[in-house]
Amino acid sequence: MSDTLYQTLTEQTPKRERRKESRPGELLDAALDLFVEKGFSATRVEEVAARAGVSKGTLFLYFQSKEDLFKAVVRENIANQFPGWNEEFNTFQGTSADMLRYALVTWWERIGKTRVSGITKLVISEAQNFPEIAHFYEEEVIKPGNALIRGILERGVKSGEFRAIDTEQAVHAVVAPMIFLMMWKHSMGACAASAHIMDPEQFIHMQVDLLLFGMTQQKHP
Amino acid sequence: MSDTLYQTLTEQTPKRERRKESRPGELLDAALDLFVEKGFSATRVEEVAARAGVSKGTLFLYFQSKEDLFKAVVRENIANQFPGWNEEFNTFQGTSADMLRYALVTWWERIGKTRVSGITKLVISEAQNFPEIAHFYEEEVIKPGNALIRGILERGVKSGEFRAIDTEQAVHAVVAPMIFLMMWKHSMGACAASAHIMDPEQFIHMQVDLLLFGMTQQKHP
DNA sequence: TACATTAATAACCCATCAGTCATTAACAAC
DNA sequence: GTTGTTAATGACTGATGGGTTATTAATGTA
Repeated sequence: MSDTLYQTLTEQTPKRERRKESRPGELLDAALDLFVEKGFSATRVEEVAARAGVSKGTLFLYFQSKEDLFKAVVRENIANQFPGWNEEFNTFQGTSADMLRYALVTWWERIGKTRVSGITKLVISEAQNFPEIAHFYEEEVIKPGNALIRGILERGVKSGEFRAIDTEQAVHAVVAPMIFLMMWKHSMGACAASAHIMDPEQFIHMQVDLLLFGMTQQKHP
Repeated sequence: MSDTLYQTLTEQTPKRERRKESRPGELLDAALDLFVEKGFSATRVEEVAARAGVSKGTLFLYFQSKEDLFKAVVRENIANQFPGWNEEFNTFQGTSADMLRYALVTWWERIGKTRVSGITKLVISEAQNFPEIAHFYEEEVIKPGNALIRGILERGVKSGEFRAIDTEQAVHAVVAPMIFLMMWKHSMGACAASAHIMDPEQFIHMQVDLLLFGMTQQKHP
């Protein structure tokens, strides 16, 4: 019985599969898992390759470097989404208060509660040691993201719904608790005893209530 | 001319100095610098030793391991301060709104704007990979810190100054922007082009205003 | 079946680093 | 001076990991 015939009878797949089309996607998926779990520096490219079912050499066939692999992960999972999100918010019908709440809730639905939030945490964690990644992330994620939130606030100020706050500064006030929440989920929240204490949805709604009405007012005056 | 006489004439200090008392402090100071600059994992103990003017072997004479060194840095710079801070807030005179603002402003003065804030950033960044450190930090820093803030909020609710918010949750709303600010300072703020955009003092006062009055109210109704 | 193309591999290179230990030298006591 | 104690050293170990390259094997074509 020849080797090839034996293979045909017992297993369909040969030891080496040539699947040029699907390798990049599988590598990106494995990389997202591991980057989120361990961070950029602590993730071993060989482990990414192994999880994708290929050897380390194959990974470097599709991505020039570890950093290049990471950028591809960011583009695939975040940066490419902004056109769709911008479209959605440009056509939003409703009050700006509703719009702000909707933005934070969907931010959590689409990013925060998925593994993708680990990317944000990773970048902020390791920006010091990888300035090139920090710069890339600022251009492709932070700036578009801030612009989206600023749009909501300006809409509310223009309509008279919000008082004449400095929207440039207020963007940070809106974004800060969301980023904190994503960071927490992937750091202390993942190992600390107090993990269960912070419920994300509850936290977000409290943030919106505070942003809109503060602590000293009745909620709907 | 004997060696010792020559030394006495040309340089006061011999090649090896025996200064058992001051080594730990000098090592802790050097370690704080480097941990803040590079993070826990990326900091090389040999570099810490070099900055303190000793060899790597000497460092391990005073600290059992890199992790032990880090814990000593945290205790020296943060954990040991809580008794004094608690005393200060237990005897505070004034409204709870003033007390909250004072707490955040002094938090920034004493921790945020100093290099110590880098420790908080570091722990949150690397908690995943070093669960023992995460647990240690939660017990010795986070729990005492949250308790201090919760005390302020409960004081305000009890006096009727604040509405009957869930103080356990509200603590997170107060703490989140401060932690975000410290993280930002030591990550994107340190390298990104948008570093100058976020002014810490301005950010904190806006946070307090939002916490107290929200965006929909005039500030002092 | 023979051959050309190229996807995939695995051994290899070179550099890094936490922690150890035998050796050395500073200092005090006499 | 001499000697005992111990603070300080630096060479060493053992393990690691990003990236390269010569080699191998899967697949299409004739």
